[in-house]
Formats: sequence, C-alpha cells, structure tokens
Amino acid sequence: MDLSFRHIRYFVAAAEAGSVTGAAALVGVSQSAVTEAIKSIEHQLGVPLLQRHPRGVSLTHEGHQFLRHAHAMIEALTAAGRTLSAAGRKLTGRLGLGVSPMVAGYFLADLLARFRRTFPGVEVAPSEDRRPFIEQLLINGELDVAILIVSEIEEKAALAHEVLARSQNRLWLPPNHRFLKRDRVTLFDICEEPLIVLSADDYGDALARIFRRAGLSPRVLFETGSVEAVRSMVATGAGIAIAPDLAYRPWSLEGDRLEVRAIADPLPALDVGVVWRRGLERMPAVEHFLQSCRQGQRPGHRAGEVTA
DNA sequence: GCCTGGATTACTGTGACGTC
DNA sequence: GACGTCACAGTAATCCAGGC
Repeated sequence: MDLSFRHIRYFVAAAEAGSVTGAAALVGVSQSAVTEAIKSIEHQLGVPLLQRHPRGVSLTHEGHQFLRHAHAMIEALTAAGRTLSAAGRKLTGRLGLGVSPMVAGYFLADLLARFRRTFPGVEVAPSEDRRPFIEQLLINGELDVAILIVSEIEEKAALAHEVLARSQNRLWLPPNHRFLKRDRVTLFDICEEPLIVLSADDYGDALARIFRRAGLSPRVLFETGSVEAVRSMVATGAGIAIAPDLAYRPWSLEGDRLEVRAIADPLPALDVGVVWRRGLERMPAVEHFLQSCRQGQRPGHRAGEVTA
C-alpha cells in the first residue's frame, strides 16, 4: 500500500466539498490532480469511495468509513507536531470532563484522543450524565469542562460556552418515500406520517417545542434515546424522523439505506459546544482543552461563537 | 513523481422555444 | 398548460506535452 498524506488530504477535501472541482479549489491544485489521487486510493483499497454524479460526488458506504479514518490520520499527524512542543510535554494534572449521552457518541472519542496525544501528562476523567446534572457539577466545581448541546443550557449566568459545531435539523426518510419526490416538505406534511422521535439530550423536548409553536401535533410512533434505533426504524420504513445532521449516516447498522431532505419551515439549528464555569478558562488544563476543541472543528461545522 | 494547462469526450440538468 | 426539442452550462474523466 502506497498512500501518501497528499492522497488523504485530497480525498477528505472531495468528501467535504461534494465535488472534485470544489476539492481542487480547496486544496489549491487542479481537478485532474484530485481525480488521480482519489482513483489511486480506490485502486489500492479495491473499493469505490465516491459515487460520481453529473453534478458532484457523494460518499459510498466504504467512503464514509474511510473518511473517519482519514480524519483520524490527519489529526494524528497534527497532534504529533503539537506533542513535540514544550507545552504538550510539561502540562500535568487532572481534568474532569462531563458529556451528555448523544454528544458522547459523536464527539467524545475524537476529542479525548486528540487531547491525550497532545497532553499525555493530563489525566482526563470523563463522565456521562444528563445535561441539568452536568450543569450543577460544573457550577459546584466537580467537573472542569463539559461537551453539551449548548442551546439547551439553563444556567447561563454561571456557565460560559463556545459553539464547536452547528448542526441543521433535517428529515430522515426511507428510500422510495413519497416525500422524496416533493420539492418541499413542511412540518404540516410531516404530521401526516408516523414519526420516530429521538429523545436523547433534550432533543425530544426541543422537537416538541418546534411542533407546539407551529400549532401542530405529530403522530409519534416511537420515542427512543438511541440514534441507531431511529436510523434502523426509518431505514426499514417504520416511520420518518427529524434529526440533526451530526447524527446522520446514510446506512443503518443492518446496511439499509436512508435518505435525508431539508424541511421547508425554518428550524433552529442544534449547537454542540464546550461549556465551563465562568472564570475557569484561565486554568492551564482547561485553556489547553478549549484550544484542542477548537483545533478539532471540521470545515462546514465551524461555528466559534463564544459566550463568556 | 507530481503537477499544470489544454483539449476532448460523455453525461446530465436547465431554460428557452415552438407546437399541440 | 403539457410536451418535445435544442442549445448551453457544468461536471468528471482521460490524454498529452511539458515543467519542476
């Protein structure tokens, strides 16, 4: 296998730009160079990573899997550089990190891995719990930082936060669903169909508020805290779901396909961010953790809003 | 080995236009 | 208004000559 960092960079750019031409513009090379690099990866792996369309490219199932590894490779290389810095070698101590269930599944592993590579002397103690409890632990000083859905934070006077990723809420549909043929789908339309509700991390409450404000009552078929359960039920045609883009994958665990569509009504985005007790950002371990979080933001998910 | 830039091909989506 | 045709634009892929 003869893959270079260049190959990986070009593939990631194509995945994020959604086109080879766009990727070429992102990395500053010609379109043909990106095409050649991606073909080279596909040839060496023996599987197609991208589906070519007349107006761009999309990731195959294998492409989604490889993209995750590609991100890890890029982050590992970046962290390797930081590890050699004096700050990375010298910093020691303990960091209490709180995280809510849904956020744990999509942010915790990458964040922890990146921080540990850069600051091996800092012992990170992660703990998962419901958001209101984590807020109290932060205020009491039993936790130093937390990764939460920041739009739901109640103790805004005591806690500061920084948005790491803004995720749009969209409609998940089984393949061949009649809504896929429509130009636009509204909340009113969604109420005609059985709805699978994702209840993790206050998401169900936020969804209920959206329907309540619109004066609508959805036909809730099933409520679950498991994103995988939502994915599987939608993919097998049990119902449809509204869920944040951060949780979207085009395949269920069983390998069934699911599609995603925008919702015509304006919906508030889901903001995931790092939260800490006001004034605590001056502590070295917390300060470096915040920097590590910022470096982990991916293109397209950048937000950077600070409320301190 | 990697890249550029140009030419070319194939394909698809879009919009204008004419006809019924 | 519906439908078919056509030109055009945008995209990916390929090939080639040449530069670094």
